[in-house]
Amino acid sequence: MSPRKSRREAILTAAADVMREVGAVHVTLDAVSKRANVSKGGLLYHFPTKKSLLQAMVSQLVDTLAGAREKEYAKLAPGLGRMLKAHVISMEVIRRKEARPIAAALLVVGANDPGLLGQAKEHLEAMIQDVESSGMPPGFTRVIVFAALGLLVSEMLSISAPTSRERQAFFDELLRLIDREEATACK
Amino acid sequence: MSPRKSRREAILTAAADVMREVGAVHVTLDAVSKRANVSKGGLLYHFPTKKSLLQAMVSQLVDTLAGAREKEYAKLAPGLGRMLKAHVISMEVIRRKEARPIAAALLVVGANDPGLLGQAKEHLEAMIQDVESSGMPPGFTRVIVFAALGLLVSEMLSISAPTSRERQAFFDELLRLIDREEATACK
DNA sequence: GCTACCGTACCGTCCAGACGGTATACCATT
DNA sequence: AATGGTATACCGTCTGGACGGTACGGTAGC
Repeated sequence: MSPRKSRREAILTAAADVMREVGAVHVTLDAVSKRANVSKGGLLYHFPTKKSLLQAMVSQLVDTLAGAREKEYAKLAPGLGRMLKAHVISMEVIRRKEARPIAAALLVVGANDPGLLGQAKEHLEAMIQDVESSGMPPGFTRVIVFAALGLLVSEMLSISAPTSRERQAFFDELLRLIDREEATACK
Repeated sequence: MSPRKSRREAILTAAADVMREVGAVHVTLDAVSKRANVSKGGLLYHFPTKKSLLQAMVSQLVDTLAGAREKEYAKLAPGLGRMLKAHVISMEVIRRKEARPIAAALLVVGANDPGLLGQAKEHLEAMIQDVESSGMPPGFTRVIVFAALGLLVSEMLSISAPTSRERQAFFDELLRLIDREEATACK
């Protein structure tokens, strides 16, 4: 019974699943361990405190996002909107295959101990600064970044449930806006 | 000692304050009652269950938002982007003067009992449908709506803390995008 | 036989909610 | 004008259960 995914990963995933199903408040050690088919003792072996579990969720969030963005960035042609496009695409890619741990982490950690999101904050701010300093007009970058984030959060909170067609239109629109902005700024 | 704000309102505000300060998980009846300078019994007089408190938060959220949007809508000239602009402006107006109960409600309720956000979901979806059916290209509407939402949530989760200048640029950019889209679509 | 891993049993604390009580105010009788 | 009755608004305590965390005893592979 060698698990393809490590126990650790399974627990992280389970935490995200619990969050989606019953809300961040009910992400308790008992609930997560049951969902991951691990005893509570087993869970506490990997994450000695709840805080450490939350921190791991944030780290996973930041690492996954940064990794995916770097990968997409490499594929794109140079240009003013390169980084922003990489961000949007990586958000969408992640959302498709493993969105669960991503936005879920934000909401669970934010609900439990907002201070632990510092890492995510720095990550986000750094990227925004990076893009803006490269010449994107102020404000525009945040519009794109927050739009992508808003969709994820909305889906997590079930205040929006777009069809895949609608989501595709949303995604295409983001890229289109970046292209257009790029063209305007460069002329 | 006649309270200018009713006890009920004070409790709702206190709930939002607790959320901002220590996270949605710690929005307990005890914490809220203490914050509102009301005994627990007093709180339970106004909101017999925690669920009823959460529902009141959602209703307040939806009502406030809908009211503000209607007000802004009346002020704007007719056009394709009228409703969307009204939405963006009302979000910003509300954020300035009383954002606390707004986004806080989303996160607290979402964390406790996601199902209770149904009212907010319908409200949001109805508005999106309304705008899109009036001729805005698919996707664009959601970009604007989610961007505005994303900023609010980000601020609540402290993963973003834009300066007032940055926020103004963001806000102006949203309106600019709507104008440009309107011009493009009408030509 | 050591380490990594997992399970069971338990403890102190905090939570939602129930409950009984108090104070005021506004009536209708008397 | 004193009486009793009823409704509103609020307070403080109590309880059963759920929570995070600890203690400790296993077991499988190296």
